[in-house]
Amino acid sequence: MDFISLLKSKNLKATPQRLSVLEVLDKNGHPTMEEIYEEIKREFPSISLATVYKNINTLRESNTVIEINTQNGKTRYDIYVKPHTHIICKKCGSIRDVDFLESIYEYQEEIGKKWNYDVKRIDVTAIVDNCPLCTH
Amino acid sequence: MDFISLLKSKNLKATPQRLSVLEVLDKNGHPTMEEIYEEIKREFPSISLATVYKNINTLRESNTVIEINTQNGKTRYDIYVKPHTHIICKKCGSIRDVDFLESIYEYQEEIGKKWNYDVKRIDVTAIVDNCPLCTH
DNA sequence: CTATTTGCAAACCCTTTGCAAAAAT
DNA sequence: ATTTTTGCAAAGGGTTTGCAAATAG
Repeated sequence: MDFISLLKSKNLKATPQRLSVLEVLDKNGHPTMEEIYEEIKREFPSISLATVYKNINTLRESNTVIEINTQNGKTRYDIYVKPHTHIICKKCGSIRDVDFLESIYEYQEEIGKKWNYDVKRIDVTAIVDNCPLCTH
Repeated sequence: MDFISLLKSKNLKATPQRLSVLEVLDKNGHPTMEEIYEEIKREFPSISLATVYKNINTLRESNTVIEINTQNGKTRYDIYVKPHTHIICKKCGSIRDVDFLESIYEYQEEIGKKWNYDVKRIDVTAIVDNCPLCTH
């Protein structure tokens, strides 16, 4: 994916910091704000946490990034390219992506039609109490 | 619904403060922490915000209450009696409850079986950019 | 009687803000 | 040249904590 064109299409300037944020989100699965910051600092030591926050917020406003509430207090972030289901572990807060089954799009349409909303996207989250990643 | 038995069944003490929290959640639709606090203070002036926080957290741990992230920064709470879809307006943060269609339970089962998780619940949220409640 | 819960205030995050300098288009 | 973005440090706001007193079972 070409992030520079992506940003251009959203009328956002393609600064190195902003591109780094997108790259980290693309590589790492669902990082927290701190994780994004720490990762970028490795090759870009002068970046500030505030810049990461500002970029994430800008990208969220343009529907490029979504926020995921992990049910264990930590907020994580994800590039929003194509809709998918999140499986979130309530204990350790880990997130796993799973493809949407086709039927969910029908559900989305049905809900929108029935209640007369223009549904921009649908978030489907499966909550589990335990997962293979829990180490305690 | 009998909140006292509900709490007993979860091994939680039925204090007046805790019962108030459940009643406010039951009456008001998706209040914020502050709204719960302000509401309870009207008939229970000595309650502290910390107590509301502690109770909400305890009730969340016992799967009696769920947290809803409204996409506009505010966190709201809901009694979890029966699963339903939330329609959340990104602009004003309002939440509307809509019954689940039967098909979603099949979806939940399918996801659990396919990826081998014991899915405790499924959250389905439809995100809209605008709604009739938006007043600006 | 024992374990849990309450209330208070302080501590503790995480997130946002203001502003001048730097960078992007 | 204009507008956006950056980085810093400070402010802000929501949430948690510790502890002694009160309460529930």
